[in-house]
Amino acid sequence: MPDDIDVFDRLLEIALLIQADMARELEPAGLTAARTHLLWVAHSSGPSTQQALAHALQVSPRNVTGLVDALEARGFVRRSPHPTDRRATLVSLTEQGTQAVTEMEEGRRRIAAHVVSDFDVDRLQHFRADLDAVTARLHELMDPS
Amino acid sequence: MPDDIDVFDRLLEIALLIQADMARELEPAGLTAARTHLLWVAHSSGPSTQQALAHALQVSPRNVTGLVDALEARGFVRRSPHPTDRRATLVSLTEQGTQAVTEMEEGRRRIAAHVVSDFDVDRLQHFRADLDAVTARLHELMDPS
DNA sequence: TATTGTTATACTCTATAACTATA
DNA sequence: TATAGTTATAGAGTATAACAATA
Repeated sequence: MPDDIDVFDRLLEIALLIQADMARELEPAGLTAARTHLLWVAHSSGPSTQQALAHALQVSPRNVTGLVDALEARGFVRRSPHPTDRRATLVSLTEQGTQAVTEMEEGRRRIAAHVVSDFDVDRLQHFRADLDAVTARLHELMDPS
Repeated sequence: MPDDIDVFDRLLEIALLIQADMARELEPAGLTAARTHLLWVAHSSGPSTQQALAHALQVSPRNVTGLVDALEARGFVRRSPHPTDRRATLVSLTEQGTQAVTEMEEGRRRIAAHVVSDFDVDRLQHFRADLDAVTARLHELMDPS
């Protein structure tokens, strides 16, 4: 019987493949993983302060400044003044930004459907449960609270 | 029934958790993901030219120079002249480098055992098969040859 | 002429610290 | 006094292009 470590190897390989695939599709448009992550969060949360984005992304405020600069220069997001707090700026998606997110969602849906396309309903259900169990265990390891 | 995209979300979350966990353990020693990857490959392949490492890592030769510089400065690898080709240098692991790889292997084995610790033999076997199927499908997407 | 590794240059992600404007 | 965002500075990963030494 193989050692459990091969499960880790499989998961790690999948992780690398997923990230490589995502990078391949995004980079032509000037979108990198970090910028896409911010775009994704801003889309989910609606117009957000950079402070809020920094917190959501677990990243320094300075880092958010740079990412928003890049996304703004490429037309994916827009900065606007906060209506009540003149220190803050609100980051929201432009039409182009919203469209990019929509296309990425479609791409992910297409990938997801492809990778499990020959699983029957029962197998897919078990696979989901297994992944959830693994995720929970990984969270335990990261956050031993 | 949920959309298949949630499988992708689960896999992506696992990918991020694995990488976060690996980063957390390595960085104190001055090892980053990129340096660790090179260390891993050099360990598996034995003494290698930087050219060979660049090819194995799918990265530019210039990048390898920087990674080897950093690993050499921290005592994980050693450069030595190639016995027959005076243009090339051979990169090999020091005692400290070998020990670091050994410790990482133990860490990965521990994590792997933990994440599937409540799977019985049958479930684990199915899970492996599912991961292999997903990996194969992802390779198809990446490499439509 | 081709290849190995390096210097030169540039872009990106990331962080901390100091600073400005506002709360 | 504290907070939001920026400038300043720094380290790391990555790339291409030009160059030296060697094949």
